[in-house]
Amino acid sequence: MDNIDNSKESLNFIEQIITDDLSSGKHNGAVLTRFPPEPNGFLHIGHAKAICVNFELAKKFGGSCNLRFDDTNPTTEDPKYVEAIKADIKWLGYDWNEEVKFTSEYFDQLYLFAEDLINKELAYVDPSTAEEIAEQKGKPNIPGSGNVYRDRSPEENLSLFREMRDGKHPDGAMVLRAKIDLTSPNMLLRDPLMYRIKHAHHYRTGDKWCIYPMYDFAHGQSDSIENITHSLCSLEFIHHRPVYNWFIDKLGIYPSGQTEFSRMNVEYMITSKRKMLRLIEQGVVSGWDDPRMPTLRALSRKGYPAAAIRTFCDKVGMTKRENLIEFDLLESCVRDVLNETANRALVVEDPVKLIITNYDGDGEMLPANNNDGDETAGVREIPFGKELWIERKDFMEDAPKKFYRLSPGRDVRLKHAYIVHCTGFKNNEAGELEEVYCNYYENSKSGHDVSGVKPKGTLHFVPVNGGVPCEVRNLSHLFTDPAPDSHEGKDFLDFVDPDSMHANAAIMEPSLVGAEVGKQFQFLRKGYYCVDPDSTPDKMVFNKTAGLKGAWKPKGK
RNA sequence: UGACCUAUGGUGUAAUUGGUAACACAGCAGUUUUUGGUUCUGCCAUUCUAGGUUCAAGUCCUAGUAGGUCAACCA
Repeated sequence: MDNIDNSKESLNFIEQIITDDLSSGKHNGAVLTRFPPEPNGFLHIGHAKAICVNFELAKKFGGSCNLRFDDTNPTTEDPKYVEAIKADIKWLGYDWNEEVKFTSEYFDQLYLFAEDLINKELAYVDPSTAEEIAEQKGKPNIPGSGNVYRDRSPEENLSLFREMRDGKHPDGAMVLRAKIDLTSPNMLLRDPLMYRIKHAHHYRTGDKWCIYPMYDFAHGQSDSIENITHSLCSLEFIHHRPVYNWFIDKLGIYPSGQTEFSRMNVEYMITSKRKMLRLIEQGVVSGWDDPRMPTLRALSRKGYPAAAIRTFCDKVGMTKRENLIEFDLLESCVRDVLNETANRALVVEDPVKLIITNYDGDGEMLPANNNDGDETAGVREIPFGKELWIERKDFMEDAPKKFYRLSPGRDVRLKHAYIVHCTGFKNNEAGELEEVYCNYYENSKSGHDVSGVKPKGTLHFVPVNGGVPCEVRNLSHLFTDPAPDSHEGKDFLDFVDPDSMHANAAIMEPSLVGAEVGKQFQFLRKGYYCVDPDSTPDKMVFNKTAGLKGAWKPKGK
């Protein structure tokens, strides 16, 4: 009916590559991507980008995505991470093609590949020490120098390599190297290591091997073995691509192709494994799932919906440029989801007592929409009473005209309840506000308001009779600087904000009792909150997920 | 004394492949609203610099400049 052409949706550079490959018939129309984590840590927001990219691209082009654990270093890897990573990927909303893959499943094949290259005189055993090898490689601007072991015969190399495999040599005694080009301007092409000796127990292959392939000799071939069509990785692997291609070419195996894109950096977040570990070790955070951490489990605990992280990764886009994404974009995605899905609730955090002098209906129950913007969210009942808790900052003795809250002589609506007129207040000896007094308009009940009074503001409240104590954890950025690890000569820990988590006692409406862990709510006028696993039957604990946008602030604050 | 990658508003991405800078977030102003939320509207860049080709350049050429990356028996 309309002729608007929406088909010109622009493709990012990788989609363009895939589209081109598809039309040239490069992989017979197949699209198979993969997400290849090393099981040595928990997934974080940066991984989320890689996961979304690989799974979404596969989905978009009718292909699928493998999950492969890149487990070639038995001394740093652990099966507990395999399970954690699988769980986090599922939480994010993705499911992998067929069963989970492991690079360690290909150790036999990889070994055969190595012998093949030895036989082709393209690999040799080198007994040089790590230092000697580093020296041979030269410097980026100085070509590497000759190596006497390069010219060993295939027979000799084969027998030495087998001795390595058979455990005849200690760790570090020798390595297998690819014979490529010691003078290449690309350091990685200066005869890269293929295998090293590691007498270590592997969590999957046990003690079968005492030699393990290096990343460069495992990754490309693993892609190839799985018939991965598009191997996507971050920019720092760009110099590895020639190595990747060299092995595939010399081995004559399935031509998987690598494309690099820039990793996503987010303000106030640090994703280096070592640095995250330091935060934990120094006790800055309580663990990998501390809601201030950038790990997926932490973000989930903080209340971030998986869908929000997905749209975030999508909105961030896809290029080869360095980037630092504003934290606001992430929060905006979170609010977008939560605004629609989170039920509203009334919680008062810094209470002061409001007494409705002319009200006598204590115990009255009032219907309250769970989400004014969504009728299907249903209705709950909230208690009302003569004495209520309201937020301390919702009253001001000498208020500016723009203050749409309580002040002597002003009217305000109590959400879901009545309009009240402020008649006075009382301070304690210290001069602090202790009680606020009001009269209510009997005919102003929500839904039946015939009072004709039109107050500017609406307040939330919890009745003294019926309110339930709880804990609210207000979280802010872990760092005082958006890029704490970008300052020369300064440690990122120097930017830790010691005050990034505030646990406050609060009072909540009774309907929140027993809310399930992980459930998100919007505390009206306050923000989005999520039930923390630390909650007990006696005391609910909530993490602040995100505040609402642009709250009015009195001058000077 | 090298090689590679990148350069568009505050941020992140677009621009039908040479046709007159678009979207989102943030910000500001206004609208709607029984959440100072939501909604909706408006405003906010001549594309790193300097030359050049062209009727026309963010897109092409040349020379610069800036940022990033590359040597671990890590991935």
